[in-house]
Amino acid sequence: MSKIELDKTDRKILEILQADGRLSNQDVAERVNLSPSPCLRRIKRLEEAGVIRQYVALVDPDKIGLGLLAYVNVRLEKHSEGPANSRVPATSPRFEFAQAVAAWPEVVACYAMTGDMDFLLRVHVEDMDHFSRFMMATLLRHPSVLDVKSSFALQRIKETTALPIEAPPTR
Amino acid sequence: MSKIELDKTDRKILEILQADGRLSNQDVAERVNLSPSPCLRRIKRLEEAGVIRQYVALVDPDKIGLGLLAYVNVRLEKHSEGPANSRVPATSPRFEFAQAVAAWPEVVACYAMTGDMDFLLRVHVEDMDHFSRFMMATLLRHPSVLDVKSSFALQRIKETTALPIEAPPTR
DNA sequence: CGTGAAACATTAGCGGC
DNA sequence: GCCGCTAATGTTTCACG
Repeated sequence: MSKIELDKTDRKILEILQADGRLSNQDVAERVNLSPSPCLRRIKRLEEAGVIRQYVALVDPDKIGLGLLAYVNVRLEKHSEGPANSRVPATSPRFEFAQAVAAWPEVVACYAMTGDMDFLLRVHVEDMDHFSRFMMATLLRHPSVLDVKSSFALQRIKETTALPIEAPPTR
Repeated sequence: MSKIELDKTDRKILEILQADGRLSNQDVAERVNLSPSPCLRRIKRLEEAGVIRQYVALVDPDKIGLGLLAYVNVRLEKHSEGPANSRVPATSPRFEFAQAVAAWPEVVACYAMTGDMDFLLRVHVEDMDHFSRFMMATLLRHPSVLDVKSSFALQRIKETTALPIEAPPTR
């Protein structure tokens, strides 16, 4: 969970694999001026430490018919609202909402946020029709949801999964 | 740019590679009940069609000291503001801003959005101090920027790069 | 779509700096 | 401690049936 010591070579490996996760160990080794075995040892260490969380293929949403990207701000009701005379305390709206979100495939990301909105959702759908159905039939139906505010991406200016690797802490 | 015909097997391949981009072709073949060669041909086709855009390693931001995730709404000034007597027409603030964003490593995503904010930025930084420096020294200094509104992620409820693969259009 | 063979990559053990 | 060699094993890839 805590931070890991990363030297210059580790950082370079991370940069390389963030840009191309399928490079062979040999290729990575070459680019960091190492032979394959120490390079592999480093990569394994980064994987086991959880610095590299996962390798994935990135799919183009437009190519699979998901032409609309929306960000939805969601505000939840304030109070636990079990049936008025229920003996069992209702679980919190936040928790129930989080559970629900996990099951909605259109929602690819959800964060609890500071500010006047409780949650920010990133939603991939086919088109406005699909979005509208998702809102009416799913999101707005959820009992924890008080109100929502949606914005739609008109243009992707920049989009990368590669995190900026900080410069070595000059010590 | 257009959509590609994807059968059930193609969709399954995409699901598998979105979950693990380093699976060997052999493993993928096994899971879709194909032998390696036709499976590889399908994957190659998906790559060449741009359906699979990239393979990447996902790095845990906390593990490399990027503990703070912010979403920043940016509003740009309305008018092209070249020097009053310039002969050369100023390029649009939107374009200049887009150019600048590309060069800021803290900004990992930027979308032009509908609504009263022009752009939505996803920003990864170390801490509030770093964020504050980024705002003062970089974002707010940019001539196109009129005002900004920031929110910070308190909790990651859900976060995946895997897009929902739609069910086959039952035809 | 499947088979097989050559080329290539991964990985563990060991010796050296 | 961290590097690099070697050699066995496993994988990718492509021509062909």
